[in-house]
Amino acid sequence: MNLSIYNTMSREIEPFVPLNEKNVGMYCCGPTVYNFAHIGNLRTYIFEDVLHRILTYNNYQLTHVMNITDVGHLSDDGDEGEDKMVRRSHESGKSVYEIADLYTKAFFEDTNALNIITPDITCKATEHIEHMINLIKRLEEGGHTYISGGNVYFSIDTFPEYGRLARLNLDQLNSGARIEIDENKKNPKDFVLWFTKSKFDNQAMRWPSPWGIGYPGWHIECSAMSMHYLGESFDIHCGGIDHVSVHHTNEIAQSEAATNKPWVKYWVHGEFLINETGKMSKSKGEFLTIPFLKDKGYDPLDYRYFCLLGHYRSQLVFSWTSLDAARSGRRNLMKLVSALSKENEKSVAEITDQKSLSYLQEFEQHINTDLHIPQALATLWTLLKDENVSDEDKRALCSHMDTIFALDLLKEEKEVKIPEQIYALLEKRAQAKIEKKYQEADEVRAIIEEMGYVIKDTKDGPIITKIV
RNA sequence: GGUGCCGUACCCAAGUGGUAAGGGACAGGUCUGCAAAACCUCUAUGCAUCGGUUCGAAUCCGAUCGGCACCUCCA
Repeated sequence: MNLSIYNTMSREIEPFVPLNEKNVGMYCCGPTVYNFAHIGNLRTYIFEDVLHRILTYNNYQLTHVMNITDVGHLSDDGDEGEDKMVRRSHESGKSVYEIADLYTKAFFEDTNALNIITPDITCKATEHIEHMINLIKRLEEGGHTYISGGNVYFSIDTFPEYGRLARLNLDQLNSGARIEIDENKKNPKDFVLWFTKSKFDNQAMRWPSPWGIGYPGWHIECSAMSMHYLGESFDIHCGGIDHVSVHHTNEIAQSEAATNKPWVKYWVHGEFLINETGKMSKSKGEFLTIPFLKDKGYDPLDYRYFCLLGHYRSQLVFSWTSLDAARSGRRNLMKLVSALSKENEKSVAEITDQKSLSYLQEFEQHINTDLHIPQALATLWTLLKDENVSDEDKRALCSHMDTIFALDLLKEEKEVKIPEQIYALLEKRAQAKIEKKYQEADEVRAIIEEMGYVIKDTKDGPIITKIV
């Protein structure tokens, strides 16, 4: 089975052919840790996790690298605007390093809760300043830079390929329409490699460099770190769709101008989670987080399931109604799986039944064709409802498919301890029912429900469960 | 102003030339003192609108309307 994936560079679904046989390098743009990640941010990491799992599924030896941007970003490319990390630091009274640690930790708590596999290498920008400086030196030697107003700029006119990924039409771009043009730039699309001047006198993060004490521009960190860990050419670079036209475009310019060779083979971008008013954004202030969802009674995996229901290249519309639908759907899925007989454990390799094998093939075809996870999930549902497939085959297939979905399909539900008090009330209701005092029985049931438990009457007597 | 994506049932959402996946919700049924739960069954002659190509169109082409994103830090 061959893997194919959509490449933003060609705008086509291409067969996946790695640069080096079985060893695959993948770099994913990570979080800027100046605030909590919202569920829109996390959608992208879920998609990257699925890609990670599919590559591993196909027996590739994957090296997955993700950066942690713990250097502050200015709110624009000029030497204007506010540094987000610094602002956060002022607001909270913590140091910028404390801020970064706090939100880095929170980020990984979120991704762990979502069953996202931690990348093989996670690297902090602040620990790779030297690599960035070396890369800027190479660019300088190649004549791709100039110094203006104290900052080092990349000159896009020295890189004829500039804008190919985003198919930018440089003549028609309306630079400066929304922000003021940096007067130091020769070309409005030039960008900063190294800042030496800052309007923040108390800028905590500063490093010495050949151009003076300062800090790196935003784009250089990804180029420097990805090449440090994956080499000067590697297979896959992922990120959110918003990065296509600026961040990734600039990364390509820097990297290829420095090395004079092709940098990344496959560009893979995840679309946004949106709501009625458009995209969720940190700068708008109000946004949803995983801890918030948990407080509202959702399992983080409800959100993961919700994301898997849509294709990664389509915008996904968030609403509480659709999250509820995902939660119900996931619970029903878990019920179907847990109802399967647990006798005769077997692995997929031991499956011989043609019908079962056809489900396996269908599943593989879906996941290997540009991550068609929604169809793969439909295959799972159809399989579970198919009366012609044995329970042991179903369990084996579920376990196998869950290496991609990561929904903890076979995880047993935790036993919830029911307080003695509730059992006493249950007894009271049973007695009332025997005496046909139904009004009293209903009243007791209402009390039990108020205490957070729900009664299900079955042929074998009442079952009590905790309301989630 | 430039660029890209999208519009499928009550909701979410697959499907890119061969006659509309899947989930949720709703409704009906079985069960029940009632309810909940469980189980079973059902739900788009039609895919924004109009026109065209074709034996055949949700799928291709054109126009119109509507939505979203990017060209600012953003996943």
